[in-house]
Amino acid sequence: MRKLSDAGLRVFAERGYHAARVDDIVRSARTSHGTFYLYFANKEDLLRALAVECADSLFELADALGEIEGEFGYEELRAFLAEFLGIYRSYGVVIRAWMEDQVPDRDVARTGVKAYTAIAKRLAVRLEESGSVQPVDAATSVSALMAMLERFNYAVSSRGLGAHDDETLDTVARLVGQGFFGIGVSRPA
Amino acid sequence: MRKLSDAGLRVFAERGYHAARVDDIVRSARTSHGTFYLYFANKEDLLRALAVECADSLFELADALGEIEGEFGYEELRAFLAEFLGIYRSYGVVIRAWMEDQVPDRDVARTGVKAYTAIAKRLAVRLEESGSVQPVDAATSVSALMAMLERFNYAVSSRGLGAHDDETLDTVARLVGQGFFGIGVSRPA
Amino acid sequence: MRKLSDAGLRVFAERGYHAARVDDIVRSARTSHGTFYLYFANKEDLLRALAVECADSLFELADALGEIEGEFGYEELRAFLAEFLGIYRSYGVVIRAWMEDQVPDRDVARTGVKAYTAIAKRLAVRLEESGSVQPVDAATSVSALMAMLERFNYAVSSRGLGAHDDETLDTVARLVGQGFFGIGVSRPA
Amino acid sequence: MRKLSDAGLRVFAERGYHAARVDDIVRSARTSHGTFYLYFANKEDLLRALAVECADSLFELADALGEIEGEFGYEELRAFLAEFLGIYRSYGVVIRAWMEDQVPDRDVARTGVKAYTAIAKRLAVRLEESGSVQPVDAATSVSALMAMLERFNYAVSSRGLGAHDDETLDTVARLVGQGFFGIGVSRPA
DNA sequence: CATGAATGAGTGTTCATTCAT
DNA sequence: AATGAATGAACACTCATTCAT
Repeated sequence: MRKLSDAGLRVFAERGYHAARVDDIVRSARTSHGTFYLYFANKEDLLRALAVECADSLFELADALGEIEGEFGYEELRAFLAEFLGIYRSYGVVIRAWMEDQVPDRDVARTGVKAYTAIAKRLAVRLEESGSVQPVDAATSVSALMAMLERFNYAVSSRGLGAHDDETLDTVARLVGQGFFGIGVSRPA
Repeated sequence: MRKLSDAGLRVFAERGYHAARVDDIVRSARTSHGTFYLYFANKEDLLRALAVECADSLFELADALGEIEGEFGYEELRAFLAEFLGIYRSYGVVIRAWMEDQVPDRDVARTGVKAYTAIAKRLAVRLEESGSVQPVDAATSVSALMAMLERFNYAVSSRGLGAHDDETLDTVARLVGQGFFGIGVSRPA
Repeated sequence: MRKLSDAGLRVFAERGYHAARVDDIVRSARTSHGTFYLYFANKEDLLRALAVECADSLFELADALGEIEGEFGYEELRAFLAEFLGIYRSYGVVIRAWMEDQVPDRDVARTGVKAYTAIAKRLAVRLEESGSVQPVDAATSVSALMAMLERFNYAVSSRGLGAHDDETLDTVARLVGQGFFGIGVSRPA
Repeated sequence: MRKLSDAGLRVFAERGYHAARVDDIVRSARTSHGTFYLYFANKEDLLRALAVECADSLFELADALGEIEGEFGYEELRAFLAEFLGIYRSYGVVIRAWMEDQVPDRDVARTGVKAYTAIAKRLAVRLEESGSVQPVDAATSVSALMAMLERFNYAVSSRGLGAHDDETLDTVARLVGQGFFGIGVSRPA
């Protein structure tokens, strides 16, 4: 039930997965404990469901990345980043929960890693095609890229800096392009 | 008491702060519940104590950064990174706990941010002096740098990749130097 | 919930407030720990609730005292005493707990004192109206009266002397009438 | 050790027997936990020791009551009351602890009751000798007398009314004399 | 004699989960 | 389908008591 998933996302984001009480979620969704357990086996199951939702979004993003025709330059990179950061904005808690060992469920972690890998691969392909990539080491640098995006995005959103405005997006895009892939991007005037 | 702090670090790292049971910590320290509460007011107090320890290490690192004479090039950057990643290796959980909203104590969070800021400032100064810096935007890029180091380091250590060997250190150093500060570093032969 | 209040009264009476275990209360009420904390914030809150119940009974008694028409002689005094001792029989522990400094909650103590004062005032009025009162000192003697009733009643009930039979009631009534208020009461033949 | 007994009396009086912590007593006596258990088997043993002290004082009072030559009138009653209330001031907690079922030790309770009975007997004898006694019922009224003194004294001391001044003593003396024993005492001018 | 760090059984409290309605 | 009162296992924390120094 959407009401509950949304409430879960809200409460997890506010308090963190472990500190979140089923009671908080249920109250936030204006429903009852009974209903919660009608749709989810338990609290962890809600996290799993949210993780799947998140993974789906990431897979979609990966597909979109593969379907772009023509050159993959600064604008495209920037558009991708905006997309990715948006997903992170919604599912940050879930991503962090599965990345860290807060949840014992191995399947959730695996799904997450798979989604991440899908994106990483597509991105690597795209950038290589564009001919401007000179990654220090593919695996390491893509990992570092994702890491930075995740953590940076968290910092930005938690500092209450609000939406990712153009300035921020540009900075990140240039950092990623120049630093990780050697795209000497000066923002097109 | 050292035994307990160490055990806390171990257990927090294994299970995460919230999932960690006082009983686990006590058992890991081969001591009793009573002893735990002799030295710490409660579980959160242990986190606070560890956070202070961590912050001290970071402040020391900041000072060391300020006292380096002469040029601040690749080797110095690499040494700094090794140092920083080492601290993160020990205090990762604590850093993440205070960075995320897992702990209600505002003082802990403030101390952590202060320590981070101290490092960030010194680093910015050092790199500017070295003349090779062309940061996209100082505040943003240093923030991103710290973010990346944190998250990347976490990824590396949690994947069980073990110690930070030379290869990894070099990759990171080059990424940081080239990407964030425009230092065109090719590893000195 | 009545089951829990009653069980609380029972267990507090048996073991005293401090020695009483929530587990005892819960078992005596044939319910669970969870249910206890569903209705009461904590052990002290149960005492508070019982104190309010007790205070209500005392206020009712005070009102009844004010509504008696006609003379207030031996029979009326005796009836009042029977009523008061009955309340004490049920809520003895609570009264003692709030009279002594066993409970940190100042509000509970204040409510109790207020209820006592209400009774004392009405009683003083009634007896003065009856014209036979020559109290040594109003404040002191009413205080002493209540004190005696409380403590005496406790002694009687804890010695297992069972219900307050006619003999006991008569003795107390005569003591109070003669000693405190100078009513030369010879038991009506 | 006197230091510890005194500290025990202080702390028991402040917090009540159950709420009193051995740590409080030890700190109040400026000594250590080890020393406490050198002189007392456990917390209850300290209460026992204090109860014996208290009983001794009461037995002494009983003896003094028996050794008074000549008449036992208002002044003698008043002197006795002052003595009794003084003992209660010091040992109130202990008396209450043994009177109520707060302590499982049956011996303590028995000693206390014995001491009380000793006083009650002597007092009854003295008053009967004085020829002015017409107790309603010996057993009941003496019990009520002790009860009242105890409880009243508590009320007086806990209300912060300070020492038992002449006024209070006179009021109590007249109440007891007139009410319990029919001594028509008007304070000697 | 004196100490106080260490102990662990015991207690209050929480919260995910169930089930009769 | 929906409810929410009831449950009890699990956890944080306390404090009387011990014992090596």
